[in-house]
Amino acid sequence: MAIKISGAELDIMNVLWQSGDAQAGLAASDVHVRLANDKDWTSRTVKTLLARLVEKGALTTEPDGRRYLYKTAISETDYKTKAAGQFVDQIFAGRAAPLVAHLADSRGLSEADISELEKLLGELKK
Amino acid sequence: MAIKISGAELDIMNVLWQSGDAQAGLAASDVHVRLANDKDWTSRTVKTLLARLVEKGALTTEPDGRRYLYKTAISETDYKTKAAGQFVDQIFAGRAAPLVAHLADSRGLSEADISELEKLLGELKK
DNA sequence: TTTTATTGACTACAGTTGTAGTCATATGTA
DNA sequence: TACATATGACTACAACTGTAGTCAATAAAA
Repeated sequence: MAIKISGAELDIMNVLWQSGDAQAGLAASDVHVRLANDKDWTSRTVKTLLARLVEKGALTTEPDGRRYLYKTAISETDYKTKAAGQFVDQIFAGRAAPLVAHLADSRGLSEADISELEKLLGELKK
Repeated sequence: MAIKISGAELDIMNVLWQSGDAQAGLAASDVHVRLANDKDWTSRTVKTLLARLVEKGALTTEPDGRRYLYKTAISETDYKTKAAGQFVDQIFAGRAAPLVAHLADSRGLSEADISELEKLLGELKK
């Protein structure tokens, strides 16, 4: 089965996926800094999560002096596609429309979302 | 904060939400039977999950002879709306369109989904 | 060079989750 | 009536999670 990533771990993965400098990888302290706004974690917590992700095979490390640089080992798209599928299966019986309806209902969709969705639907109908 | 429902627990909730006879509630054995196709759980596992949901306040019980009938205590719509919001926040940075795009990409959307989404978008644009 | 801060390795620990087992009792069945 | 069965109450237990702490080595700073 695929790698299972927990909530806190996913926050870490998102940092690494989104950091454009991912070609080089980030050190634990870099990750910590980038999360500082959102998460009130100590650097040790960040390191524990990084270590767990390495153990699970979601990250790889390469030594950089006396520390490691962490890089993602799994594709963001693959992971998120799978996660989205599992989510709609379990919550919305596999249907996309009710999911979007719930979102639209509770929080509204942004202009960008609406136009992207229209474009997407246009393509799908061809 | 809201009640947290785990994956296995959610399978139970779905049975109860979807059972039209919910006005009376279902006994543990009824739930077990309705899950038999999907889940290879013993009746004890089902009962443990039911008990946890009662403890969490997601279900209520009323005695029916020497057993209980279980009924949902929280709204399906409320719960799923919240869950959808949390999911897109964590995985897709709050954006609905990328989520749908991923779904469309990996598994396609049904005709029903497409037409429902179109209708939904039509309404949103007004 | 002595102190301090950083880093990886290992350990901790309670709460949640998945997946039951045991026991006593009530009940239906032979 | 005597036994098999279903049921609730309570218990079990390892894996996973969130959230760190300790320790030893190293590097940077004073």
